[in-house]
Amino acid sequence: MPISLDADELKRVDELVTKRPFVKRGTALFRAGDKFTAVYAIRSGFLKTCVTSEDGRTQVTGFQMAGEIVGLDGVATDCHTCDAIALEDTEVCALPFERIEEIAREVKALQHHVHKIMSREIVREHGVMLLLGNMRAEERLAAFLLNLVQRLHARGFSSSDLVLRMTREEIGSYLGLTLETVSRTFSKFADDGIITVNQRQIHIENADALKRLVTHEQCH
Amino acid sequence: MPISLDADELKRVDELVTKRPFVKRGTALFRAGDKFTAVYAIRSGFLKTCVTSEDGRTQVTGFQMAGEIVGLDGVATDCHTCDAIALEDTEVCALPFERIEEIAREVKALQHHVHKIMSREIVREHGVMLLLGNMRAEERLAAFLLNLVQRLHARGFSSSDLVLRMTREEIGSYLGLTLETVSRTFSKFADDGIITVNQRQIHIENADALKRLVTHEQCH
DNA sequence: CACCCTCTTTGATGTAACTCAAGCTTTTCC
DNA sequence: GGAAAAGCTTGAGTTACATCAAAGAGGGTG
Repeated sequence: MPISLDADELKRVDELVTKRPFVKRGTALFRAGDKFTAVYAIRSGFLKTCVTSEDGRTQVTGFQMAGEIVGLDGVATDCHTCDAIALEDTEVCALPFERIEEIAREVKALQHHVHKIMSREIVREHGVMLLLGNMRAEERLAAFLLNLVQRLHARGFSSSDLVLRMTREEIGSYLGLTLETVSRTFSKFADDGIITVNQRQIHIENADALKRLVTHEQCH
Repeated sequence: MPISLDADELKRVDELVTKRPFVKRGTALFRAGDKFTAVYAIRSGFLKTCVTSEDGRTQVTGFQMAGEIVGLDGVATDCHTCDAIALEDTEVCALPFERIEEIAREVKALQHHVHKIMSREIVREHGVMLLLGNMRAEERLAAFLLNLVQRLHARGFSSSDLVLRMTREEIGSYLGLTLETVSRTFSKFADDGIITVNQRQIHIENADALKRLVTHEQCH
């Protein structure tokens, strides 16, 4: 919790962590339709969230790593509206939402923190909409890589090396592309010397080139 | 406010409405970069929200009508991250967010209501991501029309007639299409007898056909 | 009323990404 | 350890949508 609480307040937040479930790779932390009771703070591991439409289309809405929160979609209807699937063995803290609200009523800093987390998710999704609505394949993948590596770097990992926890198909679903296009675009970046690809190991050779892809060239 | 509050609580919510600004068509309620102080409840009129990337690409992230809330994106960073532009003369209530938080700490129902509104926005955006990532032009436009008419119907308007407040270009920006494709798709729907189009007046002849477009046919 | 401006429609052409297909690599699991 | 499954790459052909272009329709305003 990146907010300043005094010892007593911290203790109260801490005691609301009732369970610390372990989510095995490939299994669901929760699924669309599940009753919503808690949000989850990821302690370690990696998740994807995805929504599925009536007719079976599926869209990955995000990838979450340690320190991030999943499950806020459930507040609206008291049911989860997306699946949260572990992409590797993952530890989470279940934070019962009623308890959060209870404490937030007394601890101003926690209240505001909850609001910020939800707002940040809204803003993040605005960015994804911009990506899906405006960008071409190369730009999407470049933005995706930069975002991932930036979040990993903030957690103390390398800012040039990363291991993808998701398949090409999952990347494609997130970016609104097919897995073939994702694969081809990785190959293109590799040919251009921007990255080196070894299965799911990515080394970024030229971060500036990636950034230029995302921002500079409008179209060609 | 569609929640049950007692008279005293209602009074407190009411008094937080400090200003009731009037937003002229074509002008901004707020812009990206503006200091965030309040969220806004729309009393009448119609808004669009749009984000702009560094390199000038713009994406309409939503259309808002009476009874809806805009400005929640500002909580995350204390700055708005998108523009809110009136598509027709619009009246709003400014709801200072600090006051909301203050009262929410005391009024449990308001607290939960705020959380629901934010969560609902997250879920709505999941839907848009599904649309942008998975659907073809006809499906997108059909989903768009059905969503608009459903929200209008909930406000007592016809469920078969609607007047678009936005241009083809704005629809296209929202749906990740060009204005030409939007126009062509309207014409196609009209040819198929699904709707009749008269400039911005749309009459839905066959809502089922629209629904079938969105859900049933996966691809062809 | 005539002018301008914005919005819309429609056609012709181009292209980025999809689809289908095949072969290869890596992981999983009995 | 070996078979099967899952994941990845690459090529060839197709297509949905974008782009470019031009003309028509409203709708304010001097």
